Amino acid sequence: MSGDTYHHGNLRRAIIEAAVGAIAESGPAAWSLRELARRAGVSHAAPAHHFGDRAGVLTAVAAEGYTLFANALEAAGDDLHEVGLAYIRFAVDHRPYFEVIFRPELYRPDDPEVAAARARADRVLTEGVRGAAPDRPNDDRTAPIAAWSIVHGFAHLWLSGALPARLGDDPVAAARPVIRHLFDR
Amino acid sequence: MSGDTYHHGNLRRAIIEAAVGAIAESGPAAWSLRELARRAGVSHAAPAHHFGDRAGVLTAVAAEGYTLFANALEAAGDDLHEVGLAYIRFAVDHRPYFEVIFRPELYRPDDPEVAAARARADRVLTEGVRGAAPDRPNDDRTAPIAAWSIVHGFAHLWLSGALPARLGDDPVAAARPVIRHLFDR
DNA sequence: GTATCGAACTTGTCAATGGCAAGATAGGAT
DNA sequence: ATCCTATCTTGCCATTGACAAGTTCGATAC
Repeated sequence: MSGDTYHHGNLRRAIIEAAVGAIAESGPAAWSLRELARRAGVSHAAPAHHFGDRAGVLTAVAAEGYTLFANALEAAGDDLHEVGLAYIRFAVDHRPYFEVIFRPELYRPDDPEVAAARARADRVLTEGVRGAAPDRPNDDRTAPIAAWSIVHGFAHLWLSGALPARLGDDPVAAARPVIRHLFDR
Repeated sequence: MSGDTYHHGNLRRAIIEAAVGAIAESGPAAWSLRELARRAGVSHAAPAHHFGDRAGVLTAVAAEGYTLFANALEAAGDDLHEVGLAYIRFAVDHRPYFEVIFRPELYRPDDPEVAAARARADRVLTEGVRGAAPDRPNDDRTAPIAAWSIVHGFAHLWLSGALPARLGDDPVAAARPVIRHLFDR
């Protein structure tokens, strides 16, 4: 064991998990550092030691979120539909992470860990989807953007509750016929 | 004149404009009621009289935002491309409003004025785009959702700075070839 | 085994904030 | 001239983010 069992055990991890939980409950803004400290059972200033300030906590959440996101996208394989559905599945299953990573004003986007994980995700989204529009010239680089846009838009609209209720309660199933409009012809 | 020129003149309006300005500068969360009061040159508790609390201010912003949004969409006519481009144009030109209305956890979505304006916008987005997929059955109601998703996704990604810089600095021009993937065949 | 070191955490403090209560002001109705 | 009511102010309190200074305790050296 390295420094795993200190005063608290693993406070850094506990704070991140408390933050993710709080964000899941009421969004990326409706929590306080002191609340995270209370959830972790430590003093009100303990989080500052590990993260500095609020943005520090959110930077850690963004770094972890982008890593999980990149993993999920890479694991989806080469099929564009599958990547798109994985995108939406991640947004729904890991909502707090998804909500944070696309709001860079909340954290420090220049953080090395964040930037690296984001680059991984970007690669899948802007390059990894060759064959997006098989009947179009391969150098049409707007096709990946179109695919990214439609799945991102669906996911974000779904999470915000803007979509009509008739779509049911399974976002991935609901998204399938929607994103099919883009590529299956 | 009704109650237009009271102590302040039109504090309600001034507070809303101050809020929109503050949101434009640093997002829907990075401002305080007291800052709005200072901007309007009134005491720290004046906003509470008109709006109750923070959510009250944001509810007023959402109501005004949804109204402007519905106006913009309705004014775009029947052509689907034009509606889509108007959507993106609104998101960019009225960013603070756009950022608020799709974050219902920030305000009171049940507010009558908000609900009415939102219904107007929803009508254009989920019904008003007949002919979306001319070669598909008219009862395919996922087509409007696809159109909504792609323009919403593009707009949101653009605003969050997630899209590659090579797309240039004119979001409407950049969006044109992207959303063309969906309908022009 | 004990002295030292440094990271992990606590305690104390301050200005700023949201929200509430009570008071002051002034325009409009009678 | 008087009352009435919406508008706005003053005063207050619990909470918060951030910082400074102090304390605990595991690890390392000898």
